[in-house]
Amino acid sequence: MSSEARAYGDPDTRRRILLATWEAIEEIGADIRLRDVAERAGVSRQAVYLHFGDRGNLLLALVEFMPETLGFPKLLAHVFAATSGVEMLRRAVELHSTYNAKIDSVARVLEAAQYQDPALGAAWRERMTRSRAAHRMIVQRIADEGRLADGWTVEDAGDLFYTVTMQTPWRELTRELGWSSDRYAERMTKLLLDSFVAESTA
Amino acid sequence: MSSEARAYGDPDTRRRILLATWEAIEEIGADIRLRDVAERAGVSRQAVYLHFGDRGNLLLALVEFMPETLGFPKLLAHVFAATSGVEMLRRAVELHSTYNAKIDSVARVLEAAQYQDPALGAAWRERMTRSRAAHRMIVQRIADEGRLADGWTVEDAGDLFYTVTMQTPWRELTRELGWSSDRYAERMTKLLLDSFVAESTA
DNA sequence: CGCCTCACTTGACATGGTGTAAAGCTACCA
DNA sequence: TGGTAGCTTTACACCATGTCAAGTGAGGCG
Repeated sequence: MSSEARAYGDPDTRRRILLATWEAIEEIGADIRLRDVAERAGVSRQAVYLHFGDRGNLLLALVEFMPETLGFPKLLAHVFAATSGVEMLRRAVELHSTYNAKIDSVARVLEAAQYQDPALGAAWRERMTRSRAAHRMIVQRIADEGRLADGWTVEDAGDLFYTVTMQTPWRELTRELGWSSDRYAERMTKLLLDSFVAESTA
Repeated sequence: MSSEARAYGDPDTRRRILLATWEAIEEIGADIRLRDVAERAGVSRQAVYLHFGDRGNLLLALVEFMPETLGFPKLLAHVFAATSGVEMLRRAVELHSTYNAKIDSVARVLEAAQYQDPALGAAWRERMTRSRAAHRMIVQRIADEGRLADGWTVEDAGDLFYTVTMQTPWRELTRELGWSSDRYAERMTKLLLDSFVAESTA
């Protein structure tokens, strides 16, 4: 489902187009024209179509490209390298507080486009599914350590953890209400730990 | 900012167009054509333009129309009629769990369009600002009753309450992860009360 | 050296939704 | 009888998407 039949062209050009798309979205927003992308990449509009087929596929490629470029796997590994479930949760929220900021412009576009382009929607959903699983693993770890508070199942707490740390609440708090990254991380962590962890050390 | 210079046409036709728009969005999604709306309303495509000017204004009108139609003021009044802050919070989350379901399709479209149409964005923001204020008032009430847990300010807890109960987390939990309304209300309430309320009676 | 192919560019064009313009039609009202 | 409000019908300009076909230019190969 990820790297399907490396289709066409110079990988370097492909990369330049993806970077240009990213840039264009950051500057212009959701209504970028492929002309804008092409101009920024220094290629013709048709080159974009030769590489990606259509707009949907371009955004689709961006879904893979961004985490790679931002070194997401390493950042995630740091979360899972923590020595306790509680510390994993702390690190996960911290990761959200910085990573969400980097992908926000693009995430906006993708969130909007997912319902119009089925392939894009599927890719976005897959990303969400992985994220959900990661959050649940952290809660599982807390439970394994005997620290999950009475009244919570791993599934319920995991799903809540996953959803309240989604892009939209983060965006509202930091972009619209002016919360800093640190404030977001600290307050959100407190909310979750207060409820999830028995005899909280928050 | 709300009812500006009742411009044109039969209010009943206007209403039919709005209902048709709503319907069309529920069935088709974000990429409704104004032709679809007109057909459903039983009017010509131009009638839509005569009444609303353009697509953005049509959606703008829908932002006002939906809460009116759904009797939102009354529902909100019930929340504020509660005898304690904690009970207000409970009722507010319950309200989210049912009301969000009714407006979800349209909310999706509006969320996406707010960044493209400035007027629409402003209207949406205003709606969010009022929502934030209402959530804060509830936390204020809890604080006034001396029940706000140490470590929380009214502002921080209010903003978190407001953001974690937004449409997107609700949508993910109920639409994608299959949570029922009751489960949403109960679990979300627990999360918030566990953290916000001293000597929780959750 | 000539040839071929890959990775593009250039220019033209069909498609489809948005928004505007203009003329006509009809019911109601004075 | 005339006028006006509230539409309909038809036509059209605009613009982004996506497709098509022909051309160009650099590298590799025999």
